[in-house]
Amino acid sequence: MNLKELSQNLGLSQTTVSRALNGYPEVSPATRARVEEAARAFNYRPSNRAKGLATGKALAIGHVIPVSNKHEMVNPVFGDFIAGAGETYSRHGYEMILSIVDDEDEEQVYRGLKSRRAVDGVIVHGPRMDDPRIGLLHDLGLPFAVHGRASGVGQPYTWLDVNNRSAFARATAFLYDLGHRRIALINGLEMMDFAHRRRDGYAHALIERDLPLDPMLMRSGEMTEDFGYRSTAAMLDGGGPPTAILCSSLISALGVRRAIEERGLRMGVDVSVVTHDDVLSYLQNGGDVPIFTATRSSVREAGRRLAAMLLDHVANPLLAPQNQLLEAELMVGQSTGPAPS
Amino acid sequence: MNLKELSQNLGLSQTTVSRALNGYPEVSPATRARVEEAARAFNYRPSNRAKGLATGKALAIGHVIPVSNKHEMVNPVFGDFIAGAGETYSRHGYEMILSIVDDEDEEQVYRGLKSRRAVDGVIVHGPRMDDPRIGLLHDLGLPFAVHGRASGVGQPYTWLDVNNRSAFARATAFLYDLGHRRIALINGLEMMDFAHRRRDGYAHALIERDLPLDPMLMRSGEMTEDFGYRSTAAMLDGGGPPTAILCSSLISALGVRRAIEERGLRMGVDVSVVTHDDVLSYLQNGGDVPIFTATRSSVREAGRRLAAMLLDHVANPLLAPQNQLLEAELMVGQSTGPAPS
DNA sequence: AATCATGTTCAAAGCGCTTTGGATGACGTT
DNA sequence: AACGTCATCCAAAGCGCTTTGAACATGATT
Repeated sequence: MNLKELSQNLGLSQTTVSRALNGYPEVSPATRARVEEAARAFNYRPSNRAKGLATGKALAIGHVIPVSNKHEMVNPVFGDFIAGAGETYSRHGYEMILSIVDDEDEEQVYRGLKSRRAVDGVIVHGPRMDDPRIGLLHDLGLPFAVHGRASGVGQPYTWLDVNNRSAFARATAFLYDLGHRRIALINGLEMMDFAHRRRDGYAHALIERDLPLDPMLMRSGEMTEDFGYRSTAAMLDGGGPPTAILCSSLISALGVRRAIEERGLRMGVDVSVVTHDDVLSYLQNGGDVPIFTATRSSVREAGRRLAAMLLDHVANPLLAPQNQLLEAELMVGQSTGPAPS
Repeated sequence: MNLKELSQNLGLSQTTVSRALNGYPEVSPATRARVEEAARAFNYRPSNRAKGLATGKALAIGHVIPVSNKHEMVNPVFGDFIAGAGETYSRHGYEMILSIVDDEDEEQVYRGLKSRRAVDGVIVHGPRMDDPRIGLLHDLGLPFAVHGRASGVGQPYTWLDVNNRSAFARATAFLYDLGHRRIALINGLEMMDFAHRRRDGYAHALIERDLPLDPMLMRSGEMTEDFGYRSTAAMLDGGGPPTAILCSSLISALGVRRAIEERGLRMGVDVSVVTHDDVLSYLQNGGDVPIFTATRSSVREAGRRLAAMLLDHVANPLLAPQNQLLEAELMVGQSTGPAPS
């Protein structure tokens, strides 16, 4: 069923039917009701494609997911973020189109999306330090919104980020207040902006308290379970082991706990652990009392919000760039306690 | 830059330029070269939208992700599967469009995709027993391919699945051969088809060996870390604890290990564990010697293949339904050993 | 009675592409 | 010289929508 058939069925012109359906005022209430009724009856849905051609809008938002051909890592956060964003899109009648892209082709993909007019805007995932994509999208004139920020990029742009710096500074202070003096950081890849900021918050909190930065206590890598395990094992087995560990991901924290318990130590007693928790749906941090003390911020909620911000921009291109900085909650769980004496 | 502008630039008709670019024979080699050169120079890309309108093809595949409004769970496997499928799509010039959908609206979404002609086909995720979606898509005449199977659906359809039954039967036999007689199953939700089949393989292997099915040793739930932990803890603390555990997901297996080690037992010595491993990129099963003995099958590879199968069908609608049954590898790691005497 | 505003509807153009059904020459055949 | 045959190329229609500009009643105003 298309517009033409529908309008013939109704004995009306396509113009009128189109207007009736799209809420234009110059249609009598009676006609509008009749049209809407018929549309429902015939299960008519306008073709997005044709609509897009006619209006110049794509009614779609692009998500470009870079997948490095080296480590083939798909960010575990991705599924939940997408789910959040998707909720917003379907509420607004937008489609989400996903491009999985080899790192190196990323620029070509953005150019392609633009020149094919495939999307009205894009979400930028996983910004790195000085991320070149932001400049590129700016130049292309393709509306975009960034999940995170890119330190080193001068021009303003729309982003939503967790206050990673403050979260990790607070977590560090929290551990300090419990008496911990050797606090380790198990961080993500520090070329990633979020990891950089977390380290920054951690380092500042230490310095503010006249504690030294011990390179032996700072690790950075891809946040797998195994990485958490190895890092912790190495630090606990080495000289001057930490009494507390700050960890960048719940998955790695599972490895951290494993290394701790494997050594006959108790988490929350012998070694305290604070982790960041993205509130992934398949990785809940315990029940009533969380297992891990955590800086907590839902990535799904982030998806919902950032998508809404981008849609705002698409609807109103003149809007100045918007920013949202979410404060992570510091949730106290069972993994922290006073420093052993 | 659009077709019209490009052809004016070249002093050719749109027809000729279009044909040159799409590899039709009735264009002289010289002209074709000239056109291709210009297209490259101007960075011309045809609008997918317009192309779709003209040809009736959407050049897009839909993935409808049901997100239950109750538990809000996003399948952790999803990211990797999508990544695999995406690789296939971009190689073939297709777009992937994602709909995140509340369980109950799913039918409406499929109808919408069809009547708006938004996609040429869809991938069905997470089939359940007697899944109604298969009948629906059949009736709609929308090409589709299923990741997994749906027991109880009579008509043939295109699917790709891991041989879950055989994998879990083999794993059970493997444990039996190591001397284990009390083998537990920590399974996914058994309304999901894959979980049903795994249980089936497990049960058959036990029965074949004259072992009883002990309901106390069979758990089913959403495969979180916590679920693995609780289930294992309960079984180990109860009467007649298992000496071996078969687990449906690597994430839950982490919880299984935690419960084991928390009790001062050693995995692979006191309690053996075999888990299914989807080879998720952020959850590697150890290094040289895998941590867990596992039935292993890459969900990313599954994505790549199933996408290709669907594209085949879209290209050739007369094709009979295709099926692929992948055998999981049984990888021996450090989590299994002879039953304690 | 002529004019005007108002409310409602429509025909047709246009969005960027593909494709049908010719045109146009160049060339060899009869 | 007239005729097919090819190899190339093109004008125009059509895909399903939106939107412009105009037409047509209707009733109120002069």
